[in-house]
Amino acid sequence: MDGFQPPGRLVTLTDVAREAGVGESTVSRVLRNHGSSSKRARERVAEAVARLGYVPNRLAGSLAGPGASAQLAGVIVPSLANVVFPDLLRGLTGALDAAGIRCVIGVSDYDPDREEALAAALLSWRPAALLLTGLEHNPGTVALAKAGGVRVVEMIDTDGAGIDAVVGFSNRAVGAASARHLVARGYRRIAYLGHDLQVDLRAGKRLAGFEAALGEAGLSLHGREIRPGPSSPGSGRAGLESLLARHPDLDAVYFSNDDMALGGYFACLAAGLSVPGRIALFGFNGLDFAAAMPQPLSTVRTPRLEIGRQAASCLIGESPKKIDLGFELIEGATA
Amino acid sequence: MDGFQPPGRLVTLTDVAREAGVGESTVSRVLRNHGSSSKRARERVAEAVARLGYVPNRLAGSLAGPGASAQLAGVIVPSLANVVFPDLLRGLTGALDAAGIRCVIGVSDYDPDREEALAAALLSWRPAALLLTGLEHNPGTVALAKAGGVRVVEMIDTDGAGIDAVVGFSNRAVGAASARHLVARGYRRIAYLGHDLQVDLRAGKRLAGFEAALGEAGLSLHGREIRPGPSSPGSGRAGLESLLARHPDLDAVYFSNDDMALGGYFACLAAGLSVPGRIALFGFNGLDFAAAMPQPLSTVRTPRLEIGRQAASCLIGESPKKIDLGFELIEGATA
DNA sequence: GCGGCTTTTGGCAGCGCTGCCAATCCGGTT
DNA sequence: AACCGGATTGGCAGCGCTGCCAAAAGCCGC
Repeated sequence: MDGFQPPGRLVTLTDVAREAGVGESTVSRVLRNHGSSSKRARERVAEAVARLGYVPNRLAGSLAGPGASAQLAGVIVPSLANVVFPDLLRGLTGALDAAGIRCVIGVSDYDPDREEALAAALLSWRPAALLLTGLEHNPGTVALAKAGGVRVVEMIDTDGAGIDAVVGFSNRAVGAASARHLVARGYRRIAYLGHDLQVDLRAGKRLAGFEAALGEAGLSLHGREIRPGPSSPGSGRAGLESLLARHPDLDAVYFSNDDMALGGYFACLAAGLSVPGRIALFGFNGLDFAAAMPQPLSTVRTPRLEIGRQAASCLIGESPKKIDLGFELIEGATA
Repeated sequence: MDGFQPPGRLVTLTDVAREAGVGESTVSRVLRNHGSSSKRARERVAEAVARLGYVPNRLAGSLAGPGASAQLAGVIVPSLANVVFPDLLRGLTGALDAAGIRCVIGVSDYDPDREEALAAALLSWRPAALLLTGLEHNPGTVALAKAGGVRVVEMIDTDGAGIDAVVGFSNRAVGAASARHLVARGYRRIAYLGHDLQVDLRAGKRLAGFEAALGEAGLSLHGREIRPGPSSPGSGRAGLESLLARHPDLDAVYFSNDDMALGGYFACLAAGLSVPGRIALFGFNGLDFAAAMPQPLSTVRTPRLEIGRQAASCLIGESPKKIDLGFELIEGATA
């Protein structure tokens, strides 16, 4: 248990074999519980492992094993600042843990070039799979993914063609459903308040779906505000204030997500505007706080954790190429 | 660039060497920009790499290199549901990225046994470092970390002794500062509202510091409510409602974090209680939304990103054993 | 046009592990 | 007592790469 060794050389399987008085292959078999071994061998190996404090070297194991590694998954997310992606990771790690697969992560900052560089970097660890966010990638990223000999799972978005497996929901459909809800509730002068669309392509798809559905109802966007930088309550608050200054008559706002919507709600509280009487608010994501608000936020709950879990199952077992997990429109009290 | 190879065997360095008409070592040197090489060799290798779509195998590289790997960092966080940890990861990955080090993550769910198992699992990838959260671990975890031949960095908490490097701030001091602030503002009947303390030891330390400072002022906690499960606005809202039912006379509440405080604020809004007139609210973390609230939340801003960055620098360069990054008390409008 | 020097190069061992295969062991048979 | 089939075992090659070292090539001035 103490395993004092000259730092620099760690205990190896060979050490364990010598200590246990058995061959290397026997130790290997016992440790992986693979092939047959006698009770005696198992005991001696277990003792030696404990005595020496042996930690197997998976680098070597994966190298020697068939088809390189299979115990790492490379995950690239655009950001960690938006709760969505930690939630995704949460679902992933939770489900992958049981299978002994670890996630190596990369954060692309919504930059396709960075994503490509990260894909190459992660692929160099010979992961069992590469998990990407969204369907839009550099050609180079796609080439890497295809040539890499790994499974590829694209998460979150189902609006388009994937490289291999795709798990998510339709952002366009979310936008459309949100618009229909607002229209059905009688709102007519509806604005959009979002963060940078160039950067968050999924938000752009939601907006496209939203505008399309608005169009079907004979309406169009009554103002729009795109805030630079990432989404945040602060940005949502400032955005709504600016939007109202320009379009004092609007009666509803569709936000790029709940964080922005929360900021909008705060703006209304601060300005004494009644919600949804004077102005209705509609978000996206269905975050925890939405339900705790004095007036529960009207929003769309996305299956973020479930996407992670399903993506994990794409690596472990076989599963369909494209999984649409849908979404749920939450009729809160703000729209 | 297309690199069509029979799936199952990926392009190896040997293939590149053959294609480029040079020796393996030359390819290796060129690729790592290590040692000297002629311009001609560099060009031929670059061409061959591009033509074959070669992606180096770091598994093999790390195994062959000195002292095993040095390009992976094992990170264990207790949760991904609390913004704090994604923020930590954000700081980490951001700073480690430049050095080409990738993070392999593990989520312990606040369970020390799980943490130990994860430590062993991560160590088996022979990372350059093991990054843990907090200072409290199983003896087995500590033994692994010490014997693992890796740098160990414990993040977030500085109240206690670390295994190796420690980066964070004093949670006790945060609690004490929060208490002093409330006392100085004239609040006397102060309650605590938190989530499971057994599980979140740092929250426990804050509370201990809070109570100690209250004691110095001749006060003690006027009620406390510990909610089961993780912190969330929903939990904070329900908690404050229950707390007020039991202690209708309290004039301030110290929350285990901003999420809980946000829920408390919502409870006040819903019940029509003026903040801070009727009841003052004080949070912890300084999250984005705190500043966007109609009345900015009084809270303590913690250097989460910076902790991640400093932790990263502990792996890259040399740095002091213990880094206390402090915190900032934000005098909002709610306390 | 030849030493003496530096720069560049390739061969090969070996990192720690696994898969393969032949050797050994065991218990029961004939 | 010699024999047999299956269970168990150990030796060893090799996964893809890097470090070491000696060999080869280039370069200088005389």
